[in-house]
Amino acid sequence: MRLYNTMSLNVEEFVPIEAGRVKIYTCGPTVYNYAHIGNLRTYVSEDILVRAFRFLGYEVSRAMNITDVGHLESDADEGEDKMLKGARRERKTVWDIADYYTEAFFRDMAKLNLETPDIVMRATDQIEDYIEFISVLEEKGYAYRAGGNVYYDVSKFPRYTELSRMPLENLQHGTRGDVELDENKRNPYDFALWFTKSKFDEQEMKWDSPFGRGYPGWHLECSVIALKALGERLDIHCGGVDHISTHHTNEIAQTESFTGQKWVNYWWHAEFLLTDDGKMSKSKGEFLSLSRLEELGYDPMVYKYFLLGSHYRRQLAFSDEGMDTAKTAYHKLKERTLALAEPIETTAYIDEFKAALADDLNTANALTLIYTVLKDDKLSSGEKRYIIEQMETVLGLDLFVEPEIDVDTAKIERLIAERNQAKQAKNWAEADRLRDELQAMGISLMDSKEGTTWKLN
RNA sequence: GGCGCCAUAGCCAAGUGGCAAGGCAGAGGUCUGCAAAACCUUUAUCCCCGGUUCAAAUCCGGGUGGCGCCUCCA
Repeated sequence: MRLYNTMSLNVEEFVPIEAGRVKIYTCGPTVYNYAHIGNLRTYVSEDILVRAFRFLGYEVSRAMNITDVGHLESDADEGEDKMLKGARRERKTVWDIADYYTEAFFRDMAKLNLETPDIVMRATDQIEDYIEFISVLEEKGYAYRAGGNVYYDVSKFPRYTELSRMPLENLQHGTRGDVELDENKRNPYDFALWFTKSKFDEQEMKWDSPFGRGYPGWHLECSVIALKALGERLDIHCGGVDHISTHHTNEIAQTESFTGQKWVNYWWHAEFLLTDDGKMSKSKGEFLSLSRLEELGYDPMVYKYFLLGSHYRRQLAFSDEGMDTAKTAYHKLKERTLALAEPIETTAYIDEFKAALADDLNTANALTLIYTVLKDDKLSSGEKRYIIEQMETVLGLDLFVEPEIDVDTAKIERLIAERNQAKQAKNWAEADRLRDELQAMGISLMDSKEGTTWKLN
């Protein structure tokens, strides 16, 4: 397996810490709203990553957090806690909101055929561990208290900018200018480990701690959960590209300060899904959820097919045209795969498929391979089915799942019989009328020498 | 300002030195009562300018254009 490593900016040969095993940590969702399809793109890619490793013979352990504790809306004083904002919007408690959207998230995962990670932990269930973690950092001199909060002292960690490649001066003098400086910080780029002095007293989730009653800084959860779930060293840490410069940079600093050793071997980042006016963002308010996509007539699998046609490390523009193309292509492909005979074992194309996966998850080529298999006349129909079923264990596109038929089959058969009689009598007008009637029911007819078959549009 | 990514046909996209994959759409054809479906055929001076090389979409230099991150975000 060759994978791109953000730490080196190169595609590297993957070497596991322990032979035959891969430990993967993936940053999970913040559950104050539905996941949007851009969020979901990352989870699709991560699922392919895990399944590809398994297909290549590795044993995989994947852990993920659920961020059910509020993240700050912004650093500015008018900032509001996201969970609280969600709760206010829906007149529920922050806890209800978190539960509701956690369930919604896993429903979306299931719709896209994404496996639930082996270990899933909620941020709010780890409070004791955060306290312990912060205490250790304090003892080691990496953390300091100021103004009621506990901060991580970035100056104590020389390799702080290794992943982001961002000179510290630059973090300090960003051009945005609308970020207010926290006067308590020794350095502007220090980050909070624990807040007691909330800028928003309405923050509902608070816990007692040696540092005072408050709540954890949000970088903490991933470090702590990863350590608890997978131990002190990780093979791969995944997330969206937006996490490189701050979240993952901070995670590295605090985690390696805590353990005293190198934490992650490969940093894996998924690129964004873009819309006409830039990236899709929850905080902008309007965004496309998977359910909305379904309302627009796109099966979640169509969206997945659309995604797999591209590479996870490439920005992808979402468009109606792109989705319509994917929809047609997906349904045509599925008709072909469903028509294949019972599987007959063969080893053909498996190496090619593995090679595509091992090439930094080249899903576009993996997908193309399906078409190559379908077109190969040296293979029997059953062999084709066998090969594509193997591929499906990684791609998970439901290519062999019969669509649910919710129509009056008897009526369809009767109308077809009537039409065939009309055809025999060369009563073309009546035959066409019956065909139109079926078309209006969403049924397309296909005539052949063997007779007439039908399918749903 | 700093960091990173990208530019291949109407659209999506593979290809990292040796005649430019694939999908969708389009065109022509076979089949058909007519259609549909299926099948066959067909569609590219690889953003620009230099350089390296027998050979460059592919490597190097310089442009141009687009995007993301640097603030919670996948």
